[in-house]
Amino acid sequence: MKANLEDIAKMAGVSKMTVSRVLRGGTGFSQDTRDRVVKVAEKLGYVPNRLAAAFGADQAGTLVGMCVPRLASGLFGQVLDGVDRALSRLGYQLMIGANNHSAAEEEAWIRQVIAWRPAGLILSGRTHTPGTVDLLRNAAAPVVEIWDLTTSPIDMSVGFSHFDCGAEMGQFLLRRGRRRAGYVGALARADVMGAARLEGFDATLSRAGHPIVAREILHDTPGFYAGYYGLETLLSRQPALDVVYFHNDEMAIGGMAYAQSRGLRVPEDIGIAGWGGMEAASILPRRLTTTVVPTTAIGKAAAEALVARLKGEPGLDVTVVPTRLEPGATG
Amino acid sequence: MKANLEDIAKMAGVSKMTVSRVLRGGTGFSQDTRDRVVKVAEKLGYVPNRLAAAFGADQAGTLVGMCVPRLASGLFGQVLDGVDRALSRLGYQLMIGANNHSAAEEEAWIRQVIAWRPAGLILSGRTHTPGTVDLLRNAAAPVVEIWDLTTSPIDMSVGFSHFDCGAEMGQFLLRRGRRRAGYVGALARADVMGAARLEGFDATLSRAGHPIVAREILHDTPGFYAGYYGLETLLSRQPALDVVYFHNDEMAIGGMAYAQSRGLRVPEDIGIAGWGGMEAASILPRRLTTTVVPTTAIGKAAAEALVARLKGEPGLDVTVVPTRLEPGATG
DNA sequence: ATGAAAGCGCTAACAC
DNA sequence: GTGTTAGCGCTTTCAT
Repeated sequence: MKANLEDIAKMAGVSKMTVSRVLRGGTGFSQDTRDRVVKVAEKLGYVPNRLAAAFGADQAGTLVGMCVPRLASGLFGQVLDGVDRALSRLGYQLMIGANNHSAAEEEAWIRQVIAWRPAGLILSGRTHTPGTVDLLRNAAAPVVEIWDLTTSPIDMSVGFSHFDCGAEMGQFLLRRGRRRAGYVGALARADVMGAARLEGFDATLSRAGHPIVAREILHDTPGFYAGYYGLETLLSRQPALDVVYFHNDEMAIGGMAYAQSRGLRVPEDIGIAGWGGMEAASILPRRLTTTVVPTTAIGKAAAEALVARLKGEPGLDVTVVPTRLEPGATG
Repeated sequence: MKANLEDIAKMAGVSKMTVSRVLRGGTGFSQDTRDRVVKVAEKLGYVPNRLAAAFGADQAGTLVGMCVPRLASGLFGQVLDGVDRALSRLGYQLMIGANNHSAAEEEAWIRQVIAWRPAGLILSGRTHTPGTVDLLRNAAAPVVEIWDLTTSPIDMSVGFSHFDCGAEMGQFLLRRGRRRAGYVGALARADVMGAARLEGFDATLSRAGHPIVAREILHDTPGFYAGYYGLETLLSRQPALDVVYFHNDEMAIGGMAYAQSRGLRVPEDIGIAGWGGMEAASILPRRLTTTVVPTTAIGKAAAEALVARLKGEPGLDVTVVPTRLEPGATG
């Protein structure tokens, strides 16, 4: 990988500048020059140096940083997919990181990534350290906060309200006649979004006079096992529940497995509700009662908001991407 | 508006070089100088410019590129997680891309990413275009091919044999008395790894005198729905099957859902086997018969192999990460 | 339509 | 322990 603009220039009998213009598809050269330059570049196996380009040009490059809570999360994998498809189509590069649900880790990641002078940043959630906010303000790069909607974003926001998700599920379960609800969560203290759903859920139930009877918030990662054991623990403390709302679908499915292992009928003996809308939930013998989140659409919208801003096009600061309550057959 | 080394140097009354040495944690400065420089850097809110650093220093930087088939894939999400944890701990940055199971798209992505002069690359699979191989050879950056083991890697390889996975499952099902096997695949023509599992599976069964009776390879993405409808189609063509091997666990679970909807008992009337080892498969009322792939470990091993090479440490060119057949209760 | 010169912020190599 | 000099490969600006 030796050839640079100068090598091509010499061999094509033009100046570096002309080569640069041709290769970037600009204007200001004859068709003949263009053909010659392109041919030489090809022959030399020229690989442009984006490091030098992004460094030399003092305008925004094509690097976009994105930070998610966990890379192994199914839902965020879909968001990433949506972001990547939209961004790569437009010639941007994606730099990723995970914050493990920690605002401090997020700040550390951002500190690393802004040193690469990204054109923009996509962050998950609206909870950030003061240091992060400072860093971002100084970097002056467009920022999109996704997933957890905020009406006063650092810059832009794409998402929905977790509180409302919980509230809507509460209302739905009340209509189905549930009166003694439990909750099984995960990532105690680390995850603010699940906590927001729980708040919305409990607020709605409380207003109706049937507040949550028992809750069990594990420290574990939300997964099938956690749901299984979470429900076991919850029921051992408070057996008289007629419905349980879970942190997410994986945990809900784990919970169903536990209920079945105990001989409890779902939804007759106990209702089960999840959150997230994972595909598996819709293929169960009984379709899971849950909230479907349009993950890919959120990723796509975030990428598009970012690019619009980069191109100076008008764009919304706050984009609400509605979730949908899936009634299912388990609630 | 943005402070650079020179600004710090002036304010601290030293030269750029001293500042550089201090900030990179080198040696060759007094404690007093160090303190002064660090304080000034902090006051100025200095953000290093990695673009300039990586560009100016003509040695490998800390950028690592990784390309996966699909970002929304559960298994690859786990691999990514393993890679990211290992890499970020060592101060590397991850640039990602998806190739949608296309070697051509992979080449396009590599062409973009090597322009950023990455320190190394992690690719999925061993099928690449000639253009890719050329590009990689010229770039002279370490490359780890993961997931699908190859004995003659471009550079390094971390993974396992898909053929062997299929062969092992074939043997297992034969031992369980299965004699009329079917196969349901996905991503026809695009996915070579599923095809390798099928080959190994069929080769083993054939050698035992019981070759695959029917196969249905969909063009769809491998998911729950695809498994459901895939089995429906397969059985409509050939109802007399005593076991079906699926492209992956998601499809297998979808297939189980279909079998149950048809009143078929699993495993009495029909056996079901998957591949991949997704967590959901182990929480089903009957644990799924499958092959468990150590995804996170593969990611970790790939990252470590890459870093070892970058540091000039000795490392293996080919790392075999064994899979494990989980007998389960459905096969 | 094309070229010359300056310089982006940093690091390597060497001088003191 | 510290400073000086010389680029890295590209884009920008201005001239022709």
